Amino acid sequence: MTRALSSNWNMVPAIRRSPVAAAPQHRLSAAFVPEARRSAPAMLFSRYLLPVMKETPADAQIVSHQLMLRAGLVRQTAAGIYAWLPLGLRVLNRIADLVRREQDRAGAIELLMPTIQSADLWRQSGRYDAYGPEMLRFQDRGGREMLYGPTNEEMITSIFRDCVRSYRDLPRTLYHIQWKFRDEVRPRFGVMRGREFLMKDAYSFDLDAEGGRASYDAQFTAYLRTFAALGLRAVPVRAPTGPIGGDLSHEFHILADTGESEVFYDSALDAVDLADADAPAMLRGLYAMEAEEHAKVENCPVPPERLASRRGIEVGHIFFFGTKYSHAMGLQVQAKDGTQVTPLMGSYGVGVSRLVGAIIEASHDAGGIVWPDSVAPFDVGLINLRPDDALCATAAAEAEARLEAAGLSVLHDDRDARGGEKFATMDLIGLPWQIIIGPKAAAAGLVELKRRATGERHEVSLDDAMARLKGPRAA
RNA sequence: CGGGGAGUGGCGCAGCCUGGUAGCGCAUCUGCUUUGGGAGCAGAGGGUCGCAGGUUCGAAUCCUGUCUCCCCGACCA
Repeated sequence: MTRALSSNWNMVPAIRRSPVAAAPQHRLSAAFVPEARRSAPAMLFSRYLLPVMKETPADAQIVSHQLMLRAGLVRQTAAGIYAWLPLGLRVLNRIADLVRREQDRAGAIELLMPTIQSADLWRQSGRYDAYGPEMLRFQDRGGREMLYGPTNEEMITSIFRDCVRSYRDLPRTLYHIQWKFRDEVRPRFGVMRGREFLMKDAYSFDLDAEGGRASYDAQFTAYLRTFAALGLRAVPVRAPTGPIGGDLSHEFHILADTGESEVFYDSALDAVDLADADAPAMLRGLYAMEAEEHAKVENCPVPPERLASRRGIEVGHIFFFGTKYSHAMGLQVQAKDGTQVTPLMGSYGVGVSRLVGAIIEASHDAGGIVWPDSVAPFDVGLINLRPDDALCATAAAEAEARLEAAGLSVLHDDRDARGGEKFATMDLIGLPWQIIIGPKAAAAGLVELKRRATGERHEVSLDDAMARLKGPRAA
């Protein structure tokens, strides 16, 4: 498959580097394996598909959408539907890999359910009629009613029902990372509110409420870890709960002025380090509510001067809904005492594709995107200012080899373009580090190392540059 | 779903009111000169003006219909 692709792309027979070998760290393995990234050859800009734009497309309103288009991450193909171009896909995959890693660590088990579902399944839960026009419905050639899944509660319940008979098979939490479709009335904000979106959704099955609570807490903690690993601060706020009540529904919000929803919280929360292992316990006593839920509160326990109100981008939502689907769909397992019990369920979503936009909202500057190290499409952008200069070419080749050997992913701008254009492009696409090879520094045996986030740049030896680059990745 | 706006080379736009056979900037290609923050000169390629009807000698322009996209509001990961 990859081979066929490469022959399509490269009409030139003798290429310096096969794009096959240069294939990114695509997930052939289910687990997050940093080693898989080791010694991947640098991607040459001149052989990549990276259509950057100087001008901002008129349709894009918010900055993340504008930057995603300008940096060549996505192309819109219909309202709320996007094609992921190579650079964007790398980011999407890295986010998915991080989400996967934390799900696995939390004990969840990955599977993959289809995008297309049958209406019959949804009739079992009664949601086929309840869901409304957001659900994309159609018929196959046999006239059977089908739909493009907006979520998978019915399907996972059906699968679990068919696979599991005994209490011994519980508890389990299953997840997949799959495309969903919701026919939003009004898609907007690029991938942050598209109709088609990539989502991690997990589903827990427990024998009793206590177990359900434990499964919920495990996901809660996994979410804190996931967002921290992504370089994001996403605060959990209570969301409207289902029939069970209590506080078993949280939304995770990245606080940003462009957020679509409003959240209210005790400003003491601003001081909580969400990456800390004790964060879940610290959060337990702190008031934080999604707007609708906050409105229901009659006596807000937070003194007015400490009540903060911010806009938030919802990037995760978890909730516990008990037997809603298991009961409706006849999922039962035999208990230790021989009786049939109906498992309690929860579901846990992360908007993977939405996160790409959300991260950019939270991390950009006048020059363009500023990727967190953990999700950057490439670790390092290598700029050779004089590809035709022998000394520079040698220096660039050496830098490239060293970076590859160190397991760093590299985009090498080998284009025959002027410095200014290369700088602007590299800043726009936001790779965390830049190594710049110029004639003067090269003559002195030095390279220039630039940190995108701060703009800091230093002329250093290649050894020193490598030492600095390895530092943050080891963390 | 209500209200508004827009469809003209890849991107951003002008032309439309007052019909006469399509233009500007960026991008692309060629050559020369350049080369550390989106270069200069010279030349070149690329557009059924969203689509379908209609009016007219003649339609990007006027009329009708239709599709698509965007914005504001109500709703959602």
